[in-house]
Amino acid sequence: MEIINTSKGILLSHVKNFQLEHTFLCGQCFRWNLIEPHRYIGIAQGNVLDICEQEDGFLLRNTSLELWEKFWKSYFSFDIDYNQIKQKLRQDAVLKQAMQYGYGIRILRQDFFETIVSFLISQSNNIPRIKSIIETLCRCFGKKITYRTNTYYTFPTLEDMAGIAPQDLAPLRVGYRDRYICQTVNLLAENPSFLTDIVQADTKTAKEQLLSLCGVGDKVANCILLFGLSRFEAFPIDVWVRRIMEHYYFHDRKTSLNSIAKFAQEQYGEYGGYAQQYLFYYARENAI
DNA sequence: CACCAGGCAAGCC
DNA sequence: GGCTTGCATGGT
Repeated sequence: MEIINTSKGILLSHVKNFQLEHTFLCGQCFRWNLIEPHRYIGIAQGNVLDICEQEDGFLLRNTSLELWEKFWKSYFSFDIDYNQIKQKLRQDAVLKQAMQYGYGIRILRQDFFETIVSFLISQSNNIPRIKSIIETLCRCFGKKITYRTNTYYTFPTLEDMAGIAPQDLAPLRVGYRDRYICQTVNLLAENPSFLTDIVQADTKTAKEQLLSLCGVGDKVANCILLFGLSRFEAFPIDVWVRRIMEHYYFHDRKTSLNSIAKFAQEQYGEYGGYAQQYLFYYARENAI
């Protein structure tokens, strides 16, 4: 990959294993929006980024080389060798097919707190509605940022949300999830070391701690580990992943989540999270 | 009208 | 331990 500072913005050229649709539409993130073909605007860690995929590479507007090095490079996981990951996963015929479809997926390193709240909202919900609820959450509790005369909102921090009650979330229309969000936010606000301890902990301990949060079960805990803590071995099993796994590996027979999880651990090991994302995107886009 | 969506907690046995 | 049920909301 090469980086050039141009008058229009930063240009990343000769980039492999990256495609905006694959990365932004694979269900891991909720704050990237299509503004024109192959061009997205997203908000992360208080920054608005305007990113466009064109013939000569990826054009990044509203950022700087400094901010790229300091934040976006890691956010987009450009320290990870996807060739090696794919080479390993290609040994599995199903993954080979799924990766041909979603070859440009990269797992983003998202904010820990944002991931917790986002995936509390995600449960038993659909992606367009999750995005809409999170947008309202940011309007209600986040901070304003302006880019090109448009107003954007940051995802609220723990401090922004501390002390909220279920009725404060009424505009979001999150239903029964309101108490999950309030209880979790207030517990985190009252226990400042809870999050920092998890960041330091090994994955097994981190998962146990996450499961102690109200509204966090096995699936949401694995999403938080994968997307918010960069524990790339985590394998969240939702209805789509369950369906595609049962279809390709279990002869279309109804299979328990434990059996699927055990199989995934043995089949993909430390690459479970990547496998899961390729499978999820493939299953959803092809309605398997 | 029923059924589904990146599931979970609580209540059974 | 594992299995079932109720749950808010909005879309098809």
